[in-house]
Amino acid sequence: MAKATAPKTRRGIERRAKILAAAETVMGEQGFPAASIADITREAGTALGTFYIYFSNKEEIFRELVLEMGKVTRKMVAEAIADAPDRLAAERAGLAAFLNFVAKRPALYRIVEEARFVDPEAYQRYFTSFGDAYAAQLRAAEAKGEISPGDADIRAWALMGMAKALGDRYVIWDDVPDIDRVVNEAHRLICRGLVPDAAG
Amino acid sequence: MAKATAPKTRRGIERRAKILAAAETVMGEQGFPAASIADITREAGTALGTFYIYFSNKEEIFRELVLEMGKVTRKMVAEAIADAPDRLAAERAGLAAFLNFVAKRPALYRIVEEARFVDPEAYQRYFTSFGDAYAAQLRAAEAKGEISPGDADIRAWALMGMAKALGDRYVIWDDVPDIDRVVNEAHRLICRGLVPDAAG
DNA sequence: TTCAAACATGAACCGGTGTTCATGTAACCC
DNA sequence: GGGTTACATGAACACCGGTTCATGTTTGAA
Repeated sequence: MAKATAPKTRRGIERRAKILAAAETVMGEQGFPAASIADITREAGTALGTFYIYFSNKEEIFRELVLEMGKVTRKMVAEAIADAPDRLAAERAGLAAFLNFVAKRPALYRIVEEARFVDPEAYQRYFTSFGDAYAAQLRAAEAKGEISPGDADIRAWALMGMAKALGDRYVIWDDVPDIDRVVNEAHRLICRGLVPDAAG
Repeated sequence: MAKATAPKTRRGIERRAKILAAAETVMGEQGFPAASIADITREAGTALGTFYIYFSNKEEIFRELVLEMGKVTRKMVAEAIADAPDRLAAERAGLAAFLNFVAKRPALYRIVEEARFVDPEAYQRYFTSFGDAYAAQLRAAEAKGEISPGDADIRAWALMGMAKALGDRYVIWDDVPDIDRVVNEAHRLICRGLVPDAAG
């Protein structure tokens, strides 16, 4: 396994980026096992051997994709909730942003989920870092009295799980997803839970 | 691809069952791509070729595992919530049962999740049938006034997602999971959501 | 006991793919 | 413009695993 070194010329930087983008496309469509290096380099318009100039093996490029997507997703959600007036509004905005992200880049979403099997550590890191940030926000909101007290970590994971499942069912599997409706209904559940109103 | 026919003798029935059980073990541990037919037949104590007497190919046995587990899981949850006095109690019992099931049979849980990539249709059927049953229960509870009104399907999927995420984080990834604590906290979220108490 | 159908075996077949390498070409610095 | 480093190429290598098949053994009904 040769050590892939970082590119040092403009051409090298471009080639590496092209191969990474091709891997995102091919692995996102076909999945990790079915995506061959030959497929990836063909999509990138380079020779097979070029791959090994920039990446030491197939799993390394996959891990880099997962890492990159972690950054993209966190940044996207952070921006989406940046000017929410309070935590409950942030929950709505974050969920909406996530579902729209899944709709726009299903390949990325697939790659992250596949990491559970291809590179469990990367998968765990991805969600742990997301969950930690989420829980910190919940703690801050609790301190401000914007939400009720409770275990922030458990809540964070529960809410992430909700978002993932809704993304599967109502974005990935639906032909014409009505994201707003899903967000509205889910947000009511997040805010008030299942108990009937005292008035009812 | 030869057509694998159903076994007709006692020996045949036993062999087939042994191979299926071996597949559950090996695929649950190593995952679908890494689990070779040779691994499976070795674990089953049979010759390689015997596999193809009972299953036409590797994906077929995987699909059968997913199907079988769908039945097991649904039955298990149904029994767990059978004598819950109302829907909110059923939510607690069902979540606890699911998390304990994940703790007891992590290999089965892994196989179901891997079906997302190996056999997407089987995966979708698994969760759709689960989700349909869940939603029906929520509708019945809503009619009885046990829970607030809302879209039962969306709620069902949101709640399934919560359970899955909590299973990942607090059962699969934790060394010494404290399932009761997770159930308690999650149940409060399910019941009351995040909004602060009116009294607070 | 007999015999046809069912089952068991594992070596061989077959296609595929991750990785390497010897040979060549382009980029950049002095 | 010469030379060193960086990069590009694709055929060849090495290995692996799903599937088949010809040959044998067991089963169970008559």
